[in-house]
Amino acid sequence: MNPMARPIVHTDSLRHELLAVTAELVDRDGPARVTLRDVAAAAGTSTSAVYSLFGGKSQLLTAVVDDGFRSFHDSQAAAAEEGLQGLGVAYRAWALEHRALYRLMFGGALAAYVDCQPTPDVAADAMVPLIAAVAGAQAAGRLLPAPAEMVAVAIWGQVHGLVSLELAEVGPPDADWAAVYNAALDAVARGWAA
Amino acid sequence: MNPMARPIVHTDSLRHELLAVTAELVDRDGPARVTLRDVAAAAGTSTSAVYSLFGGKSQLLTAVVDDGFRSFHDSQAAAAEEGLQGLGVAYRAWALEHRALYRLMFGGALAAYVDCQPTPDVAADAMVPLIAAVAGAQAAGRLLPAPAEMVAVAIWGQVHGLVSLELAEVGPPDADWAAVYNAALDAVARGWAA
DNA sequence: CTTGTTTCATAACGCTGTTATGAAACAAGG
DNA sequence: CCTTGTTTCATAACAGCGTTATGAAACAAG
Repeated sequence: MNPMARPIVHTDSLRHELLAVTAELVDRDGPARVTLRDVAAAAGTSTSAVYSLFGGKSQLLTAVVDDGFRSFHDSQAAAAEEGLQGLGVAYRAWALEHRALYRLMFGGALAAYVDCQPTPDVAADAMVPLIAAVAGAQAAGRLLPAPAEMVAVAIWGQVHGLVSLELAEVGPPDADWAAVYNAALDAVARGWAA
Repeated sequence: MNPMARPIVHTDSLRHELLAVTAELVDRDGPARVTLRDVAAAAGTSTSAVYSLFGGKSQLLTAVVDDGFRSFHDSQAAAAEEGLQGLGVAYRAWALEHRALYRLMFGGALAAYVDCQPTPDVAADAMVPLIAAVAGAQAAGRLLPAPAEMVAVAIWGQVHGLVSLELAEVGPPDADWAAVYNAALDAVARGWAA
């Protein structure tokens, strides 16, 4: 029959362990300083685990990013009932809590590093709460009646840019980013108001 | 005395050649695929040149990024007389012409790769045309009278985010980015109008 | 206990940035 | 004209990376 050979250690739970460890190392040291040897050591296994469970470093990072998008989506969904302004506030809060991960997700740092992109469906899902909020505000007559998806992408871009600039530490080093962000959120709201 | 020893080849002109070659390779293959050996070979020299002229790979990339900021500043300055909308159009045009470089400059990809940041003064200079345009529009009573620098940072962030999302290829893959961008520029203008 | 099979930690490989080394290239002095 | 001295930089060596190949470890069956 099928001799069971030696017991399996590269299990699904190790997979999750590797994801968690990698996300932690990315957020602590930045993606550049994360090596497979460190990840494996921190998870108490060897580098082969990454290859048997993910396929390689780029797939591991992609999985981490996809998890990031899911966490981000949940954060957005939780803030959905607070309206567009609430989504904006939650957006920045999540980004500041996961700075390196956010850059990995949106900053193109991943694509710059290795040849991989976030899974399109997962990334698109993260936008759903915003699109829904836009559509809702349009139905209530409070927002310009342009295509909801287009308005959502534009608003997302505007908000993303503010957060991205803050994280990249480009611009005046003494800037009061919270104040800038709030003023910008108001301006975005005015800009798209019906 | 001072025996002149063998003639110097690591000159300032080779420095510029290395900068040009690196910028070209970055824009063609992305930062991940640029190696010092390739850069040196393309410039007809050896890797030592990078170390004697720049200090290492991170300083070379920093110099390329600083050059990028200067080029970007010039592009903005040239569009300054066309007003805020002109600056916005020029912004996206420059970014699309220098995709990889733009990501290196603003996307945090550089910080993710190696431990270096763009020279603060050079990056701040790139914002000067926008700040001037904001101040001008405020003086003419066409813009909200908030602190010019804050308004400029907010607008910059909004515009940057749109371009950044487009470059990162996050969001709907069939999006008409030009249309989104134009609509967003109008919304930004409305949002900050007096 | 031996055999057979599967699993995965270890070691080896090619490539990277970086550093060390020594040959190359000339000016000066015999 | 050749030796010597000095400077410069291409080459080779090194440590570390992601990845791949290998063979010992761990068990079921005979």
